Amino acid sequence: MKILFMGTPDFAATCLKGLIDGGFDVIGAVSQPDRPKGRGHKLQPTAVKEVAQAAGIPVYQPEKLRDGTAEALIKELSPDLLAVVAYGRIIPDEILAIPPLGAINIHGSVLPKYRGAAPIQWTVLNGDRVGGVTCAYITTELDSGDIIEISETEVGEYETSGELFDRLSVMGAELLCKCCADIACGDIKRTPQNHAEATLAPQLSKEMSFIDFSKSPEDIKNLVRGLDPWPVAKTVINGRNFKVFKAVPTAEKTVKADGELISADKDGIKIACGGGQVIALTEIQAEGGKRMSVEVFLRGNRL
RNA sequence: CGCGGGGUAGAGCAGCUGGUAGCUCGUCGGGCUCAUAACCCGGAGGUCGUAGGUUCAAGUCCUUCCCCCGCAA
Repeated sequence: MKILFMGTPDFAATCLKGLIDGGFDVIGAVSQPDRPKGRGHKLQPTAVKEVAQAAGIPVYQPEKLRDGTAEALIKELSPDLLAVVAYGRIIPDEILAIPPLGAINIHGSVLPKYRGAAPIQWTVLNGDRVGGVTCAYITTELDSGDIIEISETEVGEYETSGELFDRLSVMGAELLCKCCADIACGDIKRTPQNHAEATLAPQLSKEMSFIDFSKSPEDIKNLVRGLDPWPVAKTVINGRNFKVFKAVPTAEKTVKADGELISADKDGIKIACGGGQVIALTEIQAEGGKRMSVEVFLRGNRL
């Protein structure tokens, strides 16, 4: 069974690596074109491209999917199955129709929950106790195809989006291998989604990164871990900008106004929030500085 | 050549216009105390990222390279 892989970032790269290590016949990897990234705006290869090249698998990086050339290319490759993981673009029907065994996708949530670009982050932002990955068929409508199989996992109380990403990408790779194997055997399962229960997980933006101290300590805690590693929760304390990497709710009460600084010591920077409650920021990063615990930060800085 | 900040004791920071290297925490010793992560006294610990240059004299000025970080993507 010839598999054509389509994907771009780390999450996809881990899945691709799983397929390769699993001994599947991956005939090629389609990835987004290299883009200038990082300091200095240097052109960076995509994570999928790196994994594919290391394995000696041909890489294709079409600028567009709808001008016919990509379609012609994929027909030429004649894959039996298309495996798509976080490619970053909607794939047109003409291409989805090419592989006889269909096109499948690995998604970072328990569908139909969190359809869209940032399922893992929203799992954390909403404080869900359970997350997971879903393998489903691809249809024209985003993340709404029939489900093949789901793999769930418990989410840690202080687990960040980045940490969950790492775990789910491994689970995704395993699930993808299992589903590919099943499909190869003709053991095909399809369970339609309950579209009434669908929710959306739109891409995160920097606008949401400023901490709203009128929210509850629990909400702030989840915002902080959900936005890590990007775009990272931010706040201003005494005129200085800080990124916040960990916020711990406390049982303390205060009469100070939301957002007001209460104290700053080894226990953290305590700030009034959620109408009389107190949140302790315990891991931060000042402008130009490295990320560190508040205890360490206070050795050389005052607030 | 996208813009910008920074590399100084184990850690986090200060050191303005060049002339004996400081602070907070930690650490070691001593003291106070029923006791302490508290307080007091004292000590150890730094080739000031690297390589060169200017100067009577450079952490402090100029140049090379390495590394870290913020913005923007």
